[in-house]
Amino acid sequence: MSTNNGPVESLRDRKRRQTRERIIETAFALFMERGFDVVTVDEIAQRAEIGRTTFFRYFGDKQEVVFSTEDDFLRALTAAMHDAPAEPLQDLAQALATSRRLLLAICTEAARNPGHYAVYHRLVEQHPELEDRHTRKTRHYADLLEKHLIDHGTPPATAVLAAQLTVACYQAAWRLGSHDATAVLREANDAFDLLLGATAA
Amino acid sequence: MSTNNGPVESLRDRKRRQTRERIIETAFALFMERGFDVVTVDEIAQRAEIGRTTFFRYFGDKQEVVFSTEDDFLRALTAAMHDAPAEPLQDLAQALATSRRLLLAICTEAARNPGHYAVYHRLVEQHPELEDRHTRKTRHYADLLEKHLIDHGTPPATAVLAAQLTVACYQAAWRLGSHDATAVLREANDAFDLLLGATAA
DNA sequence: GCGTGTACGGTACTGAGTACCATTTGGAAC
DNA sequence: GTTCCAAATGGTACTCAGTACCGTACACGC
Repeated sequence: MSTNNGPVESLRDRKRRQTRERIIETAFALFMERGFDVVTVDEIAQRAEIGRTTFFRYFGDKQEVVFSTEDDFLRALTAAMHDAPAEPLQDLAQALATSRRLLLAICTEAARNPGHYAVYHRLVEQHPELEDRHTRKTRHYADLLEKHLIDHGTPPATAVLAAQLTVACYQAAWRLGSHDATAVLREANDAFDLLLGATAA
Repeated sequence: MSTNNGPVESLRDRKRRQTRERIIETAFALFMERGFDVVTVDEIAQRAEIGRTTFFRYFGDKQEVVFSTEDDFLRALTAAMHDAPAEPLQDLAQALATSRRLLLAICTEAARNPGHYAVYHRLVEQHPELEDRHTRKTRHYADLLEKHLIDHGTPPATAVLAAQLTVACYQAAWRLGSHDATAVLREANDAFDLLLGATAA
């Protein structure tokens, strides 16, 4: 996937990427070992062999390390949006069909790294403050979804609801398919079936 | 509503309630005036004429002041749950009908104090960290909803989805009916109509 | 090699939240 | 009213997250 990163990777870029990865690995190890809240930034910095200041140059705050894979998901989403067929998106059912496909693109991306997802899931469910931040991410996806729908002709009220319903399916899947990215993907599909099955009945 | 609070209100209880209210009023005034993040707890404590320590005795953290009306909503929800008719709750449509009624009970409670709601809405939408916490509240409601459904015979997967869909309708309403509690109540109703309308079609 | 900009580490600061202290004060029993 | 007790309070001191600033080292382009 990311074997071709721009022109060439300079020494500086490589070092930067390496320290970033070292921070992430160190932090995740410590968080899983002893819990997010009791691990201090100082500790992470020491073990990763960097200064405290440097940590905050790479990540805005302590929580941000946990959400470091965010960019991959956003890339997957925007790619899926770009590939989306230009179909009519007037009513709720049509809007849901599209946003379903977009959500599944994100889940599929998550399933590409099941180990990381499992750890992430565990951390988030054990720490309310991380769960808060996790739902902020989800809100952001909803915003992007909503915008995409509106840009393709969906009436605002319908688009807002469709985006939120999609998030609802994801949240349900998150609760039901814990720790396992593939299970979450399947549960999200089931949730949509259940939701749309009610539509068909 | 709350004219009969237990046996009798002692002097101690009255003083406690008064300081609590003084803290809330002071904090909201300062937050609205200058923004949540730049107001310090020291400042709130000084203006409310209490010690910094006392502030944290009344509220676990600075954010908690913003969500001080939480208890009223929870009371309204549990009351509505208790009053709910014992109807069959097997399929998604039935579960949604019930959770719709419960959600509207909460919104109605919120509409009883429109001024506060408007300020609350404004604060939350202007500060991501408060929005994080706001959705934590919403998650909590979803949990209660889900439990209620399961306790009344709804299959777990259906209950989880129904609870999340209800939250979705609320979130859509929150976005569409900004600042105005009555408008949010109406939008939540509309969202359910749209959702169930797709069901009927 | 030689400037230049970027990354880095260190110090010092503010503010949130916690732990512990002594003091005050309301309530109750006599 | 006095006495005793528990609850409420205010203050001090601490840890840690996050920010601002400064001097230094190093990769890069020439």
